[in-house]
Amino acid sequence: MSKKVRVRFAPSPTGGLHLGGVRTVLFNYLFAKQNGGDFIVRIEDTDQTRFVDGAEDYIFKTLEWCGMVPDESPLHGGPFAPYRQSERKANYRKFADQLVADGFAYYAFDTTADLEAMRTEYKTPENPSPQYNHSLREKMRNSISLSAQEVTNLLAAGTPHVVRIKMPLNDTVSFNDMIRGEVSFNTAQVDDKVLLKADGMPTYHLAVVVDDYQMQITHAFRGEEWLPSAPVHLLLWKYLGWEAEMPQWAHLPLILKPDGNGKLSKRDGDRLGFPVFAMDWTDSKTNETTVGFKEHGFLPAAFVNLLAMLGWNDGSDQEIFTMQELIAKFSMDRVHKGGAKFDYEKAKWFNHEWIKKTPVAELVDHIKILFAQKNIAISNNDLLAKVIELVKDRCTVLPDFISQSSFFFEMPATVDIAAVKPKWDDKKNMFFTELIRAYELSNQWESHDLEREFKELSAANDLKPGELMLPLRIMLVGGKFGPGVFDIAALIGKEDTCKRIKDFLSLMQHS
RNA sequence: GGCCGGUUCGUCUAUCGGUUAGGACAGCCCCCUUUCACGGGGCAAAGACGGGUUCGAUUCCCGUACCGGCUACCA
Repeated sequence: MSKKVRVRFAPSPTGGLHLGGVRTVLFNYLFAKQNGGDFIVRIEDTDQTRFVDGAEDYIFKTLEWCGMVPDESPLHGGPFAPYRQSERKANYRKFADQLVADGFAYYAFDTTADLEAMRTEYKTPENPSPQYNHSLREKMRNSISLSAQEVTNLLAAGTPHVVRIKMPLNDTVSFNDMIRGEVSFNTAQVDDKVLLKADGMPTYHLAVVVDDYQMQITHAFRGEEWLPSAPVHLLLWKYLGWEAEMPQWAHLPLILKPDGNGKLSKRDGDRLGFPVFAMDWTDSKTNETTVGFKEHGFLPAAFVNLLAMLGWNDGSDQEIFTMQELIAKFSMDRVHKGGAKFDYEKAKWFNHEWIKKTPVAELVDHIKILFAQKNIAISNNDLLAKVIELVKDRCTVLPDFISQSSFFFEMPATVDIAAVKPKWDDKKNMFFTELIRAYELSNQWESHDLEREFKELSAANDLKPGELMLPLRIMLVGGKFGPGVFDIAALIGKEDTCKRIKDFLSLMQHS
């Protein structure tokens, strides 16, 4: 009689979603779907000072792009609504009060200035960050140090106050992490965290416990940075009397910056020149846009794939997985403990593999949009499909299709004359003049026909085809790149092929 | 400083006590290609250190070092 699996992703709407966040979603999602469970998104917006407009919308757009649709969320609704903590505000106070009544928490009236003073006063070289804990709480202004009468008066006077957990003096709290195994803490080492803020909002610590309980979350996955506060959460589950319902925890390893150490941040992407956010994010205050994987030209399947491989593998040599395969094969006990440095080169390799793997028909729409953005109208989808088929192997990100194939749809923007000029002579000039005539008369316009005619003509002129193919490429493409020249000629057609050769010839004459 | 976590090629990783420590990305070389890629083949490259346990440790235990996270009325 195991309960239905319910997992949740609980972002705070403070900006774009980065790699680590999306990977946390992914692992949640994979685990839920594998177990036929529900994937819930809960918005943790308890800090009103950090609220950023548009961030929530961005989160849902990102999830949609990645193909991870929540079963319940503020956007999708669900039986446990509301799914925004700010809208659940009224819900938390009673639990905080209950904890106080039961002696597990207390009211604290210290002002910000009081706290600062305490930190300065007790700061020593051995203890650079003094904590509001068992040794100091008696010295502060709270319902433990103050008399019952004073507390009643302060409360009655509406004095701003917070509720803090009263950490036991010397207890051991331990739990079994799905990734790390047994982890334990001495409660003397953890401070009396604030549970309810002066504005009546819960902090993360209270909210996560209350909401996970009320939303019947069975498995709670989050980043490793939460490990130190786990004992607070564990104790809260116990103090609130919900221990039997507590979810299983898993603390995911961090994604690290590629160079040096530390966790990957948006800044690293800016600095090293690669995306860190899933999609473009524009800061509404500075109007600065941070580029995302989507806009950088990654396929969602590739993005999901590369994220999954950062800290997980199925034990085989397989690296390319579809979402369906991931759902089938994912297992929490194969998730790594250690953090992984993000390698953008490998990320591009995943995308390249996915571009090669994705059917042309699915690529057409994406690429058509990219061309439209460059003001290149594509009228012929059939031609576009053939072009994509021809160049996809050499594209690692979507915009590569533009540089690799724009010449199919318009005259080359620039022509690399310098590549041809030094070895150019009258014989070659004559050859191409004849080639135009031959091609114009040609009634076969297939790649192999064009190549045959080209070679016959070069033999007749006593020229080596090798010396002529690069010039032809430059004429048609503009540079030293692209698929086979005759494949190109075949696709751009007789008229354009001849015109480009003619144009080049006259360009040579005038330069 | 304290607490917690982590540690296999440059990077992502395989190895559930016995392997020439495997794969992938990146790098280098060769082949294919009358461009560039793709593809194929090859080279180079790793168990942080010190103790145990064991017939035998990358693997289990302890210590050290190093790295990271946390140490807010932020999440």
